[in-house]
Amino acid sequence: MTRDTLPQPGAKPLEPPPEAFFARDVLEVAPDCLGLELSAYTHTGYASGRIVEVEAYRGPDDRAAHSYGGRRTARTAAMFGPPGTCYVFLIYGLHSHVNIVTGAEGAPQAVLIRAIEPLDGIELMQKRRWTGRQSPGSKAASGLCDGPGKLCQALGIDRRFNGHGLLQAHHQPGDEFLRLSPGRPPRRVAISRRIGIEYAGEWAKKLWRFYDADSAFVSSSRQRSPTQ
DNA sequence: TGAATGATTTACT
DNA sequence: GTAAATCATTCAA
Repeated sequence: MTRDTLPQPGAKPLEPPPEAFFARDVLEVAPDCLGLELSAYTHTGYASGRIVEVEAYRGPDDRAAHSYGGRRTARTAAMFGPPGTCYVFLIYGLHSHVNIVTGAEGAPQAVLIRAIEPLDGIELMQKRRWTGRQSPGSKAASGLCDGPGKLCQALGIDRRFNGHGLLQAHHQPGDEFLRLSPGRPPRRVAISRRIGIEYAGEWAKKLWRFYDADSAFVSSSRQRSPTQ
């Protein structure tokens, strides 16, 4: 797997999108996040991927959002932060999920990142995902990051990044940080219902999942809703 | 103080 | 196809 986008070796890292990009309504921002690159710099190494699947969570009205009803708790506080903030939470006691906060500060919206196409640090991601487990073998990059919990494990993302900014260009030496940067946009964007929120009634019928229709790295088809 | 549950993944039948 | 893993968070009492 080789990346077909910048940065080339020695190239200056591309600037993240401006905060205004994320200050729009989540339903506008979510599809525009497809193609952006998410990079994770941690003490155990650097890895990155191209975002190919997202979902919009639009509190306080959206019953599927953790911020439904304006509920502001220790967990959900990051959703109320400024656009470009990172919201990370633990689900099922096992898996981290990473979101990009959108809308004006105080509007509890976020874009859930559901799948990325691995770009840099693939060996590190494989090690994080499959050390102590059976590796899938030949199609090594497939199944690596095609789910919200999988990509967090591969990138080394957990709640220590909750509330951090995703748009900062400069960091202290030794800091761990996540960063967004421009990437190749999708040729076609597909939409569907969101996954795993059947409890949300009418809100579960919203077509608020967006993915790159031409990417082989979206999450597995068995989870896709019949409406695609 | 305790019970219920979840924006999932994995293994097993 | 079904079920186990596993625990922070939330809400009720």
